[in-house]
Amino acid sequence: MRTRIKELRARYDMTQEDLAKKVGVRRETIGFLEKGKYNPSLKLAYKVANTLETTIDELFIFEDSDLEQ
Amino acid sequence: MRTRIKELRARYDMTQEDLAKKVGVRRETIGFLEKGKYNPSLKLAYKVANTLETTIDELFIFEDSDLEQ
DNA sequence: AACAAATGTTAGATATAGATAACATAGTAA
DNA sequence: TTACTATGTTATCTATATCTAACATTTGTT
Repeated sequence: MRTRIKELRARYDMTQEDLAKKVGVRRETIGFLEKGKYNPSLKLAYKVANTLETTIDELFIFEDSDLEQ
Repeated sequence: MRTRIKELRARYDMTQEDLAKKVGVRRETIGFLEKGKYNPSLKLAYKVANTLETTIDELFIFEDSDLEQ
């Protein structure tokens, strides 16, 4: 799974910390998300998408390999 | 947050167990999701949406109150 | 009625998301 | 150079999603 968080965040000229504050999580959490280091909860995914004025399906891109297991 | 899982599952004439097997989780997990008893991971949300041939944003409906905290 | 299938619900265990704090690294500006 | 800001990364901790197993309740069918 990859994400367009970094791309959209840059478009809004926000730092990881700016986004984290708006979303209500830690800066590291945003960093890990951008790196694909974990699989967020749906609620967090929604909050990030909402903050970046997009949808979950636009923000997170799944690939076939994500369906395995 | 509410979900249309039950509605779509009925449309495909699937039991909770049928859906659970396709998605790779337990029947209870689907039951709890339908009841809004917890907040799934993005990956699980995607798998359920994919199995029901819809998108995450169509399947899970957020309300303003979901943004609090 | 009685039986079966689907769903509800609970309790305890395990895996992992996310918090926290700390330190490292890269870039930029004085 | 120093200093600062943004990001990377690690380790430990806590909260919670999900598993597992069991039993209860509902609903349909005979």
